[in-house]
Amino acid sequence: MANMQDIARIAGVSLGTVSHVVNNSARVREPMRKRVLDAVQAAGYQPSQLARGLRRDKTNMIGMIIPDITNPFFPAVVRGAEDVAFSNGYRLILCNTDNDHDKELIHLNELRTYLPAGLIVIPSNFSDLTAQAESYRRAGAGVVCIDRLPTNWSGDSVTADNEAGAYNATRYLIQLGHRKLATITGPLHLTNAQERLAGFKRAMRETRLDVAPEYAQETSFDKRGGHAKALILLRLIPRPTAIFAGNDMIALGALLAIREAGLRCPEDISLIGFDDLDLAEFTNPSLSSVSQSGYELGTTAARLLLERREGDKSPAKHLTLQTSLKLRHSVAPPKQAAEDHPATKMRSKAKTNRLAPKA
Amino acid sequence: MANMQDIARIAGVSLGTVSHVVNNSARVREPMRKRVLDAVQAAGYQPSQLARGLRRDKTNMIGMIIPDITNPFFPAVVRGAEDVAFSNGYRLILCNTDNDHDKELIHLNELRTYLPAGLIVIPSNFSDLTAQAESYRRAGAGVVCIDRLPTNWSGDSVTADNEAGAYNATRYLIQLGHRKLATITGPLHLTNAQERLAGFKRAMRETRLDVAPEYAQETSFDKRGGHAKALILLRLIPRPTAIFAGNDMIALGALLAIREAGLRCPEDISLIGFDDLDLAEFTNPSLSSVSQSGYELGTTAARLLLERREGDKSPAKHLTLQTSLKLRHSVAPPKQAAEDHPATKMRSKAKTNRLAPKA
DNA sequence: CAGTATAGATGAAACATTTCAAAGCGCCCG
DNA sequence: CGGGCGCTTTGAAATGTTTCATCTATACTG
Repeated sequence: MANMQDIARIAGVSLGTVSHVVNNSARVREPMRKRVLDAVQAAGYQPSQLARGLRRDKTNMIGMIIPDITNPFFPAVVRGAEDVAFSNGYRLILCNTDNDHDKELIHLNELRTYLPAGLIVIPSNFSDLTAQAESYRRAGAGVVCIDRLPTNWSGDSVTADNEAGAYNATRYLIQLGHRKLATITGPLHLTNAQERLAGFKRAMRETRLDVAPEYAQETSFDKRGGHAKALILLRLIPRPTAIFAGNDMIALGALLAIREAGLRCPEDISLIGFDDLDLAEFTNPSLSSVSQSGYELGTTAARLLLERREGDKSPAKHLTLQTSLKLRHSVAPPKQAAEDHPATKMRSKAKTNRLAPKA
Repeated sequence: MANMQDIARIAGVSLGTVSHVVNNSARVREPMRKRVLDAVQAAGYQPSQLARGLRRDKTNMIGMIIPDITNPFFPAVVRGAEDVAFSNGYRLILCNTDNDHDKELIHLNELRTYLPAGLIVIPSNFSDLTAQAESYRRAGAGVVCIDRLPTNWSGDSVTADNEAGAYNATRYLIQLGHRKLATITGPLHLTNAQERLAGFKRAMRETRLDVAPEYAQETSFDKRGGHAKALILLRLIPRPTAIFAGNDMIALGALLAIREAGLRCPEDISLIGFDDLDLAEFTNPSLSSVSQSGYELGTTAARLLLERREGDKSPAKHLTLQTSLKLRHSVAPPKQAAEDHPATKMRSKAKTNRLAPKA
C-alpha cells in the first residue's frame, strides 16, 4: 500500500504538506493542493488508521459491549449504533460478554489499548464500571451505558422508560377488568427488570390491588425461565387471569406453559410482554407487548458519544426513550368480568393499537 | 496508561527485554523475567494494539462484513465468528452493507488500513471481490466468503449445502404426495438462491414433474417479497399444493398471504422454508424448514481464517455444511392424495423430526 | 588459562502518521 | 530599497511497539 511518503514523492512536496491536504489541517495553495490530491487519487492512497490513531492518541473505533448478539433484542441496538457511527466515519468493534463479568473486564481492558473514540456498553450482571469508565474518560473517550445500568452508574446513559411502559401495560390489563395479576420479572439485579417491576407495582397500588409475593416471580430473561415460572403461577389459587412478562422471551415461555397446562391465551389468561420483538407478531396468539425501539437506543447512544467526542463537557446525561403499548391477540378481558366491567369496551379487535405512554 | 518504557524503567531493564518477556520472543533469565512481569502486573500494563499493529504490520482484528445484523439469520453467524475469534485473541469489527455494493467497497477499502488479520464476508449483491481479496492476500490477510459467493469467487469459502437441502425438502413434499409444487426463490443473482432453486428442480426432474416458469417466482429474501409472490402463486390454475420458500422470511410472507387468501396451511397448502430461524417455531402453524447452522458457518469461517493466519498456504478451500430438514406443522399430504399415497405414513405429528441429509 | 562459542541483554531503527517550531517567500509600506 | 508581516511550506520530533544487529558475560574446550 502506498503511504504518505510515496504521495509526497509523487507530488513533489513534503510529508507535512500531504498530511495537511489530507486532513485539511492547514491552508495549502491550490496548485500544490491539487498535485497532492491527484497523487492520492492515482495511488489509491488511504491513510493508515493505525499510525494515525497512534499519533493522534485516538482512533475512529467505537467499542460496543453487549451480552449476546444472538439475543433478538440486541441486533437492532447494534445496528442503530453502527449506522450513526458509520455515517460519521466511525467503526464498531463488537464484543459479546454473555453477561459474564470477567469477559466484560477482558474486553474493557483490551479495548482501551485501541484508543477507541468511545464505548457503548450494555452492562453484564453485577457490573461496576465506575473505575473503568473513569479511566476511559481520562483518556478522552466517552462511555455510554444503555438498556440497563450498573449499580452506582453516574455516567451517560440511554434507557427505555421501563417503569412507565410496565405501568401502562399493567393499567391496561386492570382496565380490562383483570384483578388477579401476576408478573414474571427478569433478574432483579438488573435495573430494567427492577423498573418494570416497579411500574407493575405502581399500577397495582394505584388500584389498591395486592401483589402477594408469589405472584411476582423472578427469573432470567429467557424462554426457559418464563416457562418454568409461568407453570408455578398457573398452579396458584386463585389463578392469575393476566400475566405481565418482563420481556418477550419470558412471555414466549409463559405462552408455552399456558398451552401445556391446557389453558388458552387469551381466553383463560392474558399475557403482555416487553420489547415488542419481531416474533411477537408471529406467535399464536400474537403477543401484546410494550414496544421499545432498540434501534433508537443504539442511535441515541452513538450520538451522545459523538457529542462528547466533539467536546461536550456537560454533566452526565440520562436519556430516556418512550415506549408504546402494542396490542395484539394475547389479551382479553377476564372471563367472569367480560360483561360487567366498563373498561371492556376498550378491548380492541385491531391487530395493533397504540396507547400513548405517560408523558 | 503505562507504556513499555515505563515498565522498562520500573523493572530496571531495557525496552527490548520487556518486549521479549511480553511476547515470549526470546529467552530471558528468570530473575529479570520476573522483575518485568511484576512491573507489568503492578502498573497494569497492556501493550498498545495500535503500536503493535503498526510495527508488526498486522493487527488482531478481523473484519466482518455482512448485509444486515438485523436480518435474523446473521446474528448467529456473527456470534460464531466472534466466539472463535475471541478465544484466539482476535476481535471483530462489524460492518453492515445493506447489500449495497458501494458501502461494501468503502468498508473493504477502509478496513485494509487497520491491517486486519483477515476478513469474513457475506458478499452483497453483484459483488466482485476478486481484486480486493487479492490485495488483502498480498498484505497477508485471508478473506473468507460465506453463505453465498460472488461471481467468479476463487478464494476460501464456507456455505451450506443449499442444493441438497432444497432437494431433500422438495423430495419430502413429493413423497407426501404433492404433485403441483411451486417455489419462491431469493434473488437469483445470489448463489445460495440459485443453488436452492437447483435442488428444487433436481427433485422435480427426478420425479418427472414439470416446473412451469410461473411456478418458480423470484423475489427478495424478505417477508414482503414472499407475501407478494405467494399471492401470485395462489392465483395460478392449477393452484400449487405445496410451496418451497427460498428462506424463512419468504415463507413467513407466504404464510400471511395464504391466510389472507382464505386458505389454510397445511390443509390447503404445505410450506417449507429455509434457515430454520428461531421464529419458525412460533409461527402458526409452526414452520417446517431446512435447518442450517449460522453459528457453525461463523465458527468455520473464523477457523479457516486463523489457519491461513498460521501460515496455511494450501489452495482455496470450499467448505460445505450439511443441512437437515426440520419438520413442523406447516406440511401435510395434499387433500386429494391423503389416502392413496404410500408416503402419507411419513406424515408425522411430532413437532420436530430430523431427516438425514443426503450424504 | 587463553580462546571461543553462546545465551542473554541492549540500543537503535523502523512502522506511518501528526504537529509544532522554524524557515521561506512574496508583498506592502515607509 | 530594506524591514517586517503573514501566509505557505518544510523538516523533525514524537507516538509505542518489534526486531535486528551488537555487545556482554558466562561457560566450555583444548
